[in-house]
Amino acid sequence: MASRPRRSQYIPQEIEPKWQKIWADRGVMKANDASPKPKYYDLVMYPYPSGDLTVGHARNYVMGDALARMKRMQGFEVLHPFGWDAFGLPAENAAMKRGGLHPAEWTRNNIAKGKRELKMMGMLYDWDREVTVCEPDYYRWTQWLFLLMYERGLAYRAMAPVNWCPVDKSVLANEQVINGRCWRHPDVEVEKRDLEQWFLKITDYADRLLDDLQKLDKWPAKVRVMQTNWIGRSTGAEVDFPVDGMQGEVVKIYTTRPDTLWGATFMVLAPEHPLVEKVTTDKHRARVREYVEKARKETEIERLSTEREKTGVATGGFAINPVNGEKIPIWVADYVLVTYGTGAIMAVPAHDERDFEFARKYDLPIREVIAPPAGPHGALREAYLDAGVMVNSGQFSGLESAVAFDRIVEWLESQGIGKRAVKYRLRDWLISRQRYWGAPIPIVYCPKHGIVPVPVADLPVELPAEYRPLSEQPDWFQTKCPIGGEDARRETDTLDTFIDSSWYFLRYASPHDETQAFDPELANHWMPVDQYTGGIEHAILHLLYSRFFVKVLHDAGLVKPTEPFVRLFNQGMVKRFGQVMSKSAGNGVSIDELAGAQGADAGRIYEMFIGPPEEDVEWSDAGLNGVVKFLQRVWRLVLEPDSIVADGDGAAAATRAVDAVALRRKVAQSVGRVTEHYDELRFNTAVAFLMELANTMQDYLQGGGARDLEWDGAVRVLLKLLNPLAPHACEEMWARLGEEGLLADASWPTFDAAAAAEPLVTLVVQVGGKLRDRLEVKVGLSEAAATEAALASDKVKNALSGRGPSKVIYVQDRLINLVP
RNA sequence: GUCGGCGUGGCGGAAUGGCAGACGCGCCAGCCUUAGGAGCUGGUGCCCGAAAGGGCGUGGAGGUUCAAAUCCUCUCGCCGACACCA
Repeated sequence: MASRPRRSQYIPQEIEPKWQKIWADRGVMKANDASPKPKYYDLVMYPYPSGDLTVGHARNYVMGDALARMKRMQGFEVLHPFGWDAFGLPAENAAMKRGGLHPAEWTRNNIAKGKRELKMMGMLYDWDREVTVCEPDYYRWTQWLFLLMYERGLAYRAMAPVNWCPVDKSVLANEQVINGRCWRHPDVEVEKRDLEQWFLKITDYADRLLDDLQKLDKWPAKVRVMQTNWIGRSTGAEVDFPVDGMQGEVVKIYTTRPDTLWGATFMVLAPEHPLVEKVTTDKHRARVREYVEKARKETEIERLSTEREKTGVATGGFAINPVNGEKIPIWVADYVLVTYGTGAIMAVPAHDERDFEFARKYDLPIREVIAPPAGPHGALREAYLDAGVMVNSGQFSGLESAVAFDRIVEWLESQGIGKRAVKYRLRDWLISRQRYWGAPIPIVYCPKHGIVPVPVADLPVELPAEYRPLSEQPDWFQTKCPIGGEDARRETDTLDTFIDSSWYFLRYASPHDETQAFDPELANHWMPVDQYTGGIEHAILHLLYSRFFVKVLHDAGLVKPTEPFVRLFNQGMVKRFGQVMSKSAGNGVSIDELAGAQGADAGRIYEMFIGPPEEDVEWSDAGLNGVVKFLQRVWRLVLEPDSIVADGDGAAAATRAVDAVALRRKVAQSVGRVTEHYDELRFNTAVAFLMELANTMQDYLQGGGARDLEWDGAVRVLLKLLNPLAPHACEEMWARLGEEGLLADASWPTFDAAAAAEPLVTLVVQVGGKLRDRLEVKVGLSEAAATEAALASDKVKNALSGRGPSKVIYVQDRLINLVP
C-alpha cells in the first residue's frame, strides 16, 4: 500500500486516539439527568480490578458500548456507567505476596490501568459517575444499607461454622479449602470453628424472589431455572411423632409425601439434631456419640463422595407414628441434613430411594403403601416414587395418591398432629467476613447496651490505615458506646463483597450524593436497568442478592421498581487453550495486545464476530485479519471508490452486477436486520450482515453502478450501522465526507419496507417436497396462477412424470409444492 | 444421579418448519506487482460425471408433515449447573 500514495490509508493508530479525545472533550458519554429524551439504562457488570482485564472482559464491554452507541443514535438518553468491585480477597492475597504493599494501593493501580485500557478500546463510559466500592464515600452507604437491614429486622447474629486455618490464624473462603486443607498449606487440615456471624434474612423474601421470576420474561430461561432451583421451594407437611415412653416429647418431621405416612417404618434424625441425646438409650449411647462425632468431622472436612454408601446407627429409642400408632425405631444418619426441613424425617423405604437404600443396608422393614397401576409388588426391587393407589393406609386406602395430599393434610390438621408447611433450600445469607479488605460492619458491642448500631451520622466506619486483621488493632476497635459512652468494642468483621455489588447500580444514579446512598428521585428516573450484561457465573448469587436488596428498598419506600434488571444477557466466556482466560493462568490476551495489534475498531468487531455472544469461544488470532480487511474495504468504498472500480474485473463483475434497485433493497434490508440483531445483542450475525452490505456495494461499483445519490445514501447508511462497532473509523470517514459529528448528531437510519420489498420473488417449486425449479414471478401471484406457471416448467413436468399433481400446496409468495 | 444446553463443511459458525452451509477463516487456481504475509477475480459439503446433470447429506434410529438442522420419541456423545433438600 505504501507504494500507492494516491490512496488515503486507514491507520487506526492515528485516528483512534484522536477521536477518543474528541469524544471526551465533547462529553458525548455523559448522561443528562434532566434530558427530555426517553432514558435507557445500559449496564455492564462491573469488574474486579485484578489488573488483568483481558479480551474476555472486553467482549462484555464491547456489547454494552455498542448498544449504548446505537441507543444514543436512536434518540435515547443513555446511562452507561462503569465502576469497580474493588473489595475482596485477591487484593489481600496480592498484598501478602508482595510484602508491604497495601491492598488499597494495589487496587488503585489496577483501576488506573484498567481505565486506560477501556478508554483505549473506545468505550464511552460516563466516568463522572465512576463508582469504586472500596472508597469511603461508597462504603459509607454500604454500611448504611446494612443498618437499614438491621433496623428492618433483616440482619441478625447467629453461630455459624467457618473454615479456619490454624497456621494463618485466619478464616478461609470455601474456595480456599482444598480437600479439607488450606490452599496455602497443603499439609494443614482446616478446622471448623463456630463463630458468631451476621446474617441477612433473605429467606423472608424467598416467596417473592421466586414468584417475581415470572415477571422477568426478558431473562434467559436458564437463569430463571437456576434461581428457581436455588430457592428450592417445596410444599408438604410437618407431622409430630411422639417419642415412645417420653411424656410430651415429640419429633417434628417434614415430608413432601404425606400420602406415604402409613409406609413409615423408621425415623431418621440428623446427627446434629437436638433430640439425639435425649432419645438415645444408655445401651446405644457410646455408639451414637461416636457416630455423631465422626459425622461432624466428616462434613467439616468435605463431602467428597456424594455417592458414598449411607451410614447410620440406631438410637435404641422409638417414635410413635401418629397416623396409625405404630412404634418405629429412631436412627441417626448423616444423609439427613440438620439445615433442611426439621432435621428429622420419617423414612418410607418403599417410596423413597434414599430410605430404601438405608433400609436394605440395615435390614429395616419396607412396607408398600402406594400401589403402581399394575398393582402391588409384594417384594420391591426399588423404591416406587410415582403416584398410584393408596393401600395399607387406614381410611385413605383406595384413594389416588395424587389427589390425597390435601385431604390428608386437612385430616392431620383436624387431628392436631400435623400441618401444611413450605420449605426452602435457600438459606439466610452469611455476610460476615473475618477479613481486612471490606466494609467494616457498623456495629459496636457495649457491655451495657449490647449490640449498638453505629449512628448514621458517624458513618463511614473507616478502615484503619494499617493492613492487619481488624481484630488485632485495638487502637481501632476500642471505642465508646454511641448510647452511653461506655468503653465498647467495634465489630471487627467486614461485609461480604456481594453486599457492595447488590446496590452499585443504584449509586450510579447519583454517585456524588453525600447525604444519602442514592437520590430516590434520580434512582427512580433511571431504574430499572433496561439491559444488564455480564457473565453467567453471576446467574445466582449476585443477581439474587441484587433482587433481594431492591425488594427491601422498595418496601422501605426508597425505590419504585421491585426488580432491578428488566433484560438480562449472559455473554459466553472467552477461553484459550481450553481454559478461561486470565493472567494468572498464563493464557490471557490483554486489551493492550488486542487494540495494539490492528486497532481498537478491528478488535471490537472481531470480539463480536468470533462467535455467538452467549456461547463460550476459543480465542484465536486467525480471524482478526479478515476483520481488518473488512474495515479497509469499507474505507476504500467510502473514501476511495475509484480504486475499487479500477480493481474490478469487468467480465466477471458483469455476471453478478448489482443494479441501483438491488442496492437500495440491500441497504433497506441491512438497516432492518442490523438494527434488530444489535438490539438482541446478536452481534456476530449483525457483523455478517454488514459484510454482506459491503460486498453488495462493491459489486455495485464494479458492475459499473453510478456514484449518484443512491450510492451516497448507501455509504452513509453503512457508516451509521457500523458506527457502534467501529466508532473511530466511522467517525473519521464521516468527517472526511464533510459531515457533522456522527455520534453527536447522526440519527439511526430507519427501515424502509418499501425499498426492502422485492419487486419479483423467486417462486420455489417443489414436487413431493423436493426442489425442482425456481421461477421469477410477481409478488402476490394467486395460487392458481402460480400453479399454472409451475406446471409450465419442463423440469416440473419431468418430475411429475407426465401425471398431473394430485395436490397443490401454496405457501406465501415464495413456494409452491406439487404432490404427484 | 437430577435439571438444563449443545452436536451442521478442513475451522468459527448462518438458517420465522419452506433453496442447508449466510458471513468469515483456511485452502486451490488465476490476475496485478520495482518477489509483499497487501489488493483483485474465480472456485471450495460429499459421491458419480468432461459438462449438463444426478445422487447423498445437519451425531445415530424411528415418527409427525406436502415439506424437518428446526417439532415428537428413543439412543449415543460433549458441555454446564445443582448435588442425599425428605
